[in-house]
Amino acid sequence: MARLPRITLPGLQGRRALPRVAPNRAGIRHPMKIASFNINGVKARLPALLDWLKEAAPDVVVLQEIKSVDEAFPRTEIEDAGYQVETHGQKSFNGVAILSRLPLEDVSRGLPGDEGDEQARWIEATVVGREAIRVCGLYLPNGNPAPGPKYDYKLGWMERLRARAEALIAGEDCALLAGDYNVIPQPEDCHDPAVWKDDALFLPETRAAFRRITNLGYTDALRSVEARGGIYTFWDYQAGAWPKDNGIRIDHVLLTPQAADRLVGCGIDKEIRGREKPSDHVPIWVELDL
DNA sequence: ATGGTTGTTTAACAA
Repeated sequence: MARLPRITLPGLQGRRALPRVAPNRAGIRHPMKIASFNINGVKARLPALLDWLKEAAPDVVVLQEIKSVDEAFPRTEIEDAGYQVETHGQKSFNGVAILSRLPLEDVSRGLPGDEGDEQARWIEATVVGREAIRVCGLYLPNGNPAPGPKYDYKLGWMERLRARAEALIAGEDCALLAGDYNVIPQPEDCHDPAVWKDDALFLPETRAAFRRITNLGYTDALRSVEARGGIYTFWDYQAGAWPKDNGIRIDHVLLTPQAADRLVGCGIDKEIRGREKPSDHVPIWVELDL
């Protein structure tokens, strides 16, 4: 089995002493590893997904762009790998899922705030480890072209996300919001900011909406361990973006204060972007002392 | 400036 190199993040060098310990009597390992991965089509990516699950061994995964209805999701193969599967799919586009080795409770599908929203972009569940955490998986709208109706939908969706995020803060919940945000938070989160100037992923209004969420009290996990930027989670298939390292950081894990207090590790599995038939995104993960 | 790619689905659309 290939080994995934662990990217060294300077901000965590002093905090990596916590060992990965053997399972306790309840069979629960710690720290708990939670990952997010936009797989860009679960059927096309199933072998790559199963390989990565074995190598990275996350306890919980939120997936985006499964591009599958629930009935066509390769549930059995993933259950055989040891994961409970909860999906929220639709035909052809979008679609999210949660995979978990630990029990899931109170699964909820769809972002509140618009009963007429047909797009499958939100799923949340409580993961019961030594301590529980509310895990929210999201696929935020791309929004291009901007301006236009797609951009209006993106901004409306972000306001609904802000409202849900605010409720988790108000409840003092141990929770995280993980997924493909389609937001480049800062210029240092892309290879060439000038290229993205008028793009829905980087427009000032997009970044302001993202800040309204983080400023509620969330920790951007990867930013918190590597503030300098230059770490990306997406490289376009086109124009040799990967070999040129022309990437952007748009997959994020945001932690409530109660979750951020438990953060002991964070990184991306960059190496898999160079494999056969890769997704255009790579996984991002956190380790929490839960 | 344009085109370059991939997945779903089979002509475009979304990204």
